[in-house]
Amino acid sequence: MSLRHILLGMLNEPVSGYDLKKEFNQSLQHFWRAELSQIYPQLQKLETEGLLSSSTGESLKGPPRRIYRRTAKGHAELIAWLADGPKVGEERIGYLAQVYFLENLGDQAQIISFMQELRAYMANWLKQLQEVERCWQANDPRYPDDLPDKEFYSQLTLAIGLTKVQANLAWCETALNRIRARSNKVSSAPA
Amino acid sequence: MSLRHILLGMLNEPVSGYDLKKEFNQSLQHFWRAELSQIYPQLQKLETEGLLSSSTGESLKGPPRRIYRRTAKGHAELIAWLADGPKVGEERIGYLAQVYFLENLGDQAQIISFMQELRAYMANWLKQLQEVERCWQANDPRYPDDLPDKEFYSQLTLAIGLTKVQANLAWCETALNRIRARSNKVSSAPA
DNA sequence: TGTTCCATGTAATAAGTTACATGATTTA
DNA sequence: TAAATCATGTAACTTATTACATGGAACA
Repeated sequence: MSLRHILLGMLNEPVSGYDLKKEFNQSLQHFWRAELSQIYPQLQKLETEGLLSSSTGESLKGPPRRIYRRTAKGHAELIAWLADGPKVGEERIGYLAQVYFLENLGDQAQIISFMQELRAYMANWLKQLQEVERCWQANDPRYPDDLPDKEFYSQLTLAIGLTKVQANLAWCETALNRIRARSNKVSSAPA
Repeated sequence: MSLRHILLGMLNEPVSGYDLKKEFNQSLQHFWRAELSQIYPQLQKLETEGLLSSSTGESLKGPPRRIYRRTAKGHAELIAWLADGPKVGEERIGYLAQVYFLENLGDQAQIISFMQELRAYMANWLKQLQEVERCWQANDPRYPDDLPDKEFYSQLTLAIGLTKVQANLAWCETALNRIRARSNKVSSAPA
């Protein structure tokens, strides 16, 4: 019961499934992702339930677009989801599970390369988010606290995104140093 | 393809499904969770694939325990999972999706109460993690950098857990202030 | 002529949740 | 005697992933 509500939230103005996928890639990526093969059936289901309605729109190239809009019933369900309080305790962070079991890798070099790959990923992600912020700031003098409501709340998610990715990056750095320091200690101890 | 590998990782020494669930609740909670109704069938499946083997053990009360152990083949698959590099880009953070759409709640008081609930959750979670760290530190002089490998790598996940939850808590605080400052501005502007 | 983008979907499978079912022992 | 803990599981359902299928337009 989550993609369902996220789609309801995204349909503030009428758009197609394809557009929604693009918005996922641009803005929601750092806390949610969804494939088109999940989006399309979910939109259909929401329409049969009366939370969305759709119409056919023309497109410049390719097949006609199906444009969805949120109904009053759909808006009510969105509000109910938000009013029910924050959905917590559902986070899954695969790479932390891997770190937890990393000793099984045995080879120190492989462990370090795992953490380096993670660090590179975080560094790249941070760059992306910083670029998003830079553009936003450059193009809207109201950034961040005088933005209209809709943008203000998405800016809040960008702010925590930046902080967390930065924290992850620093942690990778520290972890690498700690791992290296340990291996030095072990090899020099029985001298 | 994830609970599968996490179970393989946890089966460093022979335990039952029930024990695994307890370890989830104690240590892995902040990056993964699993229900018994998912654990039991998954263990069975891993056994039919030859990655685990099982035997019947006695229990003090209740039905007999089924004790699983990792086979060589199981260990090989665990290593392959780790060697394949960090699994990134799969994170889902439901409450951030909600914040992104929070303006739909309309009422400022409800928005603030949402953020307060989130803040309370983070504060409690932080306390728990700090308590885990305090106990660990008090009971093992090797904490954190001289711990044996297995504990060292799980300590790394505790370290990032603490940092992230702290960051979340600070963000809730800042967000609440920013939201309140906005509402003051709006109501005093057309004076 | 091949690749990317536009735009829609279905089918098969995997992963995860919620509810149900059983039954003994211990603790309040 | 009621509730909690131990310990196993199945069934029904929901959610998400991967692979497949179609076909036109723009671009290199």
